[in-house]
Amino acid sequence: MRERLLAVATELFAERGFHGTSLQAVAEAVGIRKPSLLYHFPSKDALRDAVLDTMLGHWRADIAAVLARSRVRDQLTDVLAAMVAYFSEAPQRARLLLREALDNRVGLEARFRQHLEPWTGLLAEHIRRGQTHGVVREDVHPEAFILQMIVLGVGFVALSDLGDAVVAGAPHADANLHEILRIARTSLYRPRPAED
Amino acid sequence: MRERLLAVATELFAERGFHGTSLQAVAEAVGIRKPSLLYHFPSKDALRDAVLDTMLGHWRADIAAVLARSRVRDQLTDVLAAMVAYFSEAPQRARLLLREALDNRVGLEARFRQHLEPWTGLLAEHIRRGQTHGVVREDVHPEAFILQMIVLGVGFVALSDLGDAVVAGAPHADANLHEILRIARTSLYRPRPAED
DNA sequence: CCTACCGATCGGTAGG
DNA sequence: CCTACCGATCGGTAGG
Repeated sequence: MRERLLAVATELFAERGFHGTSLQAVAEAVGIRKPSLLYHFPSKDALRDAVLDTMLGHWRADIAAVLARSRVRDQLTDVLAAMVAYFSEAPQRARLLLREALDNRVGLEARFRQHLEPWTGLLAEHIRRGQTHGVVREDVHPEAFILQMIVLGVGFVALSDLGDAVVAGAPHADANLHEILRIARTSLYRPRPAED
Repeated sequence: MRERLLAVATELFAERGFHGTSLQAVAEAVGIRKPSLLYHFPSKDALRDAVLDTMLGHWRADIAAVLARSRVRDQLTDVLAAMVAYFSEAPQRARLLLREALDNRVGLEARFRQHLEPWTGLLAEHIRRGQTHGVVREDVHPEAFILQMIVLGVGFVALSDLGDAVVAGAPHADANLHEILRIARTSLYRPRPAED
């Protein structure tokens, strides 16, 4: 039951926001009464915390798996692609993250530090190594680059269905994903001799 | 008074969200009573509409001015820089936009179409012209590129104070802005012969 | 622009 | 896991 509540709460918080979702709505969606929900999670804030921790925990595990199996040269774009894939398979995750970044900055920051900093540190170090080997452009700012790629990946998934309205040509999701990876690759790696 | 209400409502909607902001809070912040607010704006939704229209109207005017005075070669990165500058001078604008993209998709889409489509069309055409002249990379997808740059610019400003938590190095705002422009430039334009 | 007031819904508790 | 209930606050109206 706890897991069903978490799944439904994730969905509703992502779609309508924390303040736009009542405990009543969550309880109703899983078929129990509100006070029963409050037996599993002692308050609405406790429910939010559990939702967030569960999601970031999954993300961390996902990224660790990609880092472990990816070849070094492709590691960075692989991680970006994995990130977009992770969020695309359930876009509510990206929306939830964006919402929490706006609604619950301090809470999200603490969790980011705890769950994500280990591997962003790895990636930054990786970029620096690529720079000394001449594979990565010298003018890349490692930390800033990683941050922008996260913004781009999360933002892309969360806002992808807005695309049609913003630009007339209405690129579909594939084109957008392809373009993100192209932007990342081109702005990160030095052109190889054969290219261009 | 109408303008003061709009300014305060923009601020509060951006910071706490539409559902997290009560009419009582808006009225109190400008020193009137709630029913008096409802004399100026007949409902909370009408207030939201007015806030959004005002902001997007300003943005459109801002972009038009930049397009008018910018040189052709730099037009795209100039627009991006102007966009980041516009949002940076009042980050609440970026947060408000992100929130509305999540909370009020259809309403925002309609306004985007109305306010922004004219100039995104211009920019896409501009990219295509750059491609036939060999200045812009052939593999750039114009519409997708523009969309990603908007996501990046808005997302960067709205989420910039999260940077410290995500990556250890804590790049400050200047480094992030510099990195965004570098990413845009590198992934858009073909390298000139002298470069690299 | 105000006071006074409305029904509905909010998060949460008591008690079983 | 439930019924019954709490005070507080919500958006909005009546009437001046």
